[in-house]
Amino acid sequence: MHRYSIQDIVSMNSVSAAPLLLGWQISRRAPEGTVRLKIVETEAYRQTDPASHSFAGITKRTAPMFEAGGRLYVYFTYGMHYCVNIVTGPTGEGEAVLLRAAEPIDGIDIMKRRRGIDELKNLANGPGKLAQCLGITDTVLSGTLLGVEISLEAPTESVSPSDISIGPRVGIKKAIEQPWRFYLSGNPYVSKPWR
DNA sequence: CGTAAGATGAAG
DNA sequence: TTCATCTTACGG
Repeated sequence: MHRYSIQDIVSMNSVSAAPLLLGWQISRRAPEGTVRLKIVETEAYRQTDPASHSFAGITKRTAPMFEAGGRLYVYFTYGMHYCVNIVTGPTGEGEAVLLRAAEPIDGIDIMKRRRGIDELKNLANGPGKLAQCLGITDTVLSGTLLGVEISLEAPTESVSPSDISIGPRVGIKKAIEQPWRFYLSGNPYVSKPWR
């Protein structure tokens, strides 16, 4: 079975990249220690997609989505939450993969402290929660390259297509018919397993 | 300028 | 189901 490098994946369009990012680990070092989580749920957003921030074209906020794949796109929403995306595709295409949920691996005490809760399964089972676990409390990392503050590491065990469930995206009102949400079947850290 | 909506989360 | 909370984008 072929294994893709992270460069391979982020150069693809977001719909192709989103399922391939499942099982990858996202990490961040901090003075207090390193946190690491396994990505278990993703969603693809594309420029031609009415539900995407890039649909209206380049703005100050969405500019990173139009960069070459391999950067972060971080946005603020609902007056209180930050969400993390991996930008994909070539320069000029407004594409990104939203990281919706992850399984805590390392630095669990740090993440519990950042989240203010104790239950493992509620630590990062949602995009805002995932950002909190990574210590993201503003948008300064938006547009930065992977591998600087935030890094991705290859899956420790391979993910096969049969492990992946596909469905409609969460929390949007436009283009809900697009099956661009991907998650690991049966994984307890997925945000909304039933959809 | 004024304002409505939003890729959410937590509590009731 | 409701509400907290505020940036962004768009209309005037």
